[in-house]
Amino acid sequence: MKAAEQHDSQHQSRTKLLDAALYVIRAKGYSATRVDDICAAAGLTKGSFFHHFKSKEELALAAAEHFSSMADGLFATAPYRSLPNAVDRVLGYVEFRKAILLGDLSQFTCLLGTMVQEAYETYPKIREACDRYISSHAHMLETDIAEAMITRGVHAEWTAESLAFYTQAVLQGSFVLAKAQHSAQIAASCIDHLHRYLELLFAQPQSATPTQPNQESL
Amino acid sequence: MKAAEQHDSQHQSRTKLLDAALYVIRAKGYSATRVDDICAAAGLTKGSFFHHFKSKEELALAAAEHFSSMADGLFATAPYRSLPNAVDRVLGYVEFRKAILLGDLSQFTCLLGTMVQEAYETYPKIREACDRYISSHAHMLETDIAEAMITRGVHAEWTAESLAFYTQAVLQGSFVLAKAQHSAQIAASCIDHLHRYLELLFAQPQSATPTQPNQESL
DNA sequence: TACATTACATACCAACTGGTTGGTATAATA
DNA sequence: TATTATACCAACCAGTTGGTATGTAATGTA
Repeated sequence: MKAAEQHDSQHQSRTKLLDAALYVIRAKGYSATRVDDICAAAGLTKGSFFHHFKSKEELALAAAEHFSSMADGLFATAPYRSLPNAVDRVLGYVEFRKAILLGDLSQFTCLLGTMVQEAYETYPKIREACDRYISSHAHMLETDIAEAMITRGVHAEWTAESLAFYTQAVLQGSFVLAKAQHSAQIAASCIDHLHRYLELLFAQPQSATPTQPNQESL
Repeated sequence: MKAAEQHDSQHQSRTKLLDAALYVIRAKGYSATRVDDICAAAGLTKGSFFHHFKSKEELALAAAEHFSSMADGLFATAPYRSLPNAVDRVLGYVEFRKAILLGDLSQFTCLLGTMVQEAYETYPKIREACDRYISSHAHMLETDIAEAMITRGVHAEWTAESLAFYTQAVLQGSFVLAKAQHSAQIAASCIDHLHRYLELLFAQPQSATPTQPNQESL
């Protein structure tokens, strides 16, 4: 019992620090976040912090992974995942993203997008981690998009990959605007536009090939 | 001559500091940017810095305004502005945004989006400034969008305002992804998708009313 | 019981940071 | 020419920051 408690608390402390990091970094950004801020939010001291993490940067990498795996779990078990039609899963993903715009801004915004804005030039490892996890999330979507394209017989100049990344861009950008306006409402509105775009691209009736854009580069 | 030189140098030093701030903050973020970094980039000392700006935060506000007025100038004189058709101006704006994805990431990304991500919780004045300038830029677009809607007889659930903000979200998000991937290519690809969406919304032929989304909130 | 390891806490430090001070050079003004 | 204001600099300072050194209680292990 006591052994189990101790074993748990080992993980608990590390997880507490990661959860605290997740919250504080999303609220204040990476650079402005002090190690002591995270310790205070976790109810621990710096001794514990540096026992679990070699440095502040290593914490950032661990927090990125922590955030990513939490997100993976959330989307893997989301109801829309079990829809049989790939088009419905793609639209379901977007609707789900809209539905989870709840509570504080620092609770639903993306840690990866927040960190990479600050870190892309000065902390290469953080940039790489953010890139990897964002791409991995996009790839999950890409699979459904590719299947949806086949389902609806869409033959377009754009690729499933580029559309998957586009959805991520819309989400990241909607978070930026939400922060500027200090409200989630604008993010919901942006997600509605994204939803409309996807409906237009995967429209069932007439020819599934939409109008052509003038330049394509990815 | 000497008087003019001195008068110029007054403004020159302040502008040098603002230009330096623009570059350094976009590369390292606001918090990670040190006053000395900006001074070094401007070739001046801290004495000069604090002569022109009361504090680091006041510089951020001035830099936001500087960035915004530079952008205003750029877009006001852009060739697409003189197109007679509002639809063409809306599409022209997006094409222009794609065309200026040149050089270093810290040269074409948005200072406002970068700063607001870090500052939205901790520096209310910076958040407000970023919000104001982003909204003002969006409003410029909104005018053309509203006219384009009339031109094409579009009667939709979405408003010109929401679409204008959506374009900004796409741009902001494409910068986030570009930073993650350390390349402007993904941003260009995202802008292509945005272009396609606008073409679909303002399609000339059949009914101009697109399919309806399930929820609208702005 | 004896020893080793893990999980923290407390106290501390060297480096850095935003901002201040006192001073100089130049130029406008009277 | 004397006076005042502006633009700028070099040196400094007090507070903060990431990180370390040291101690200790709990647990695992033999």
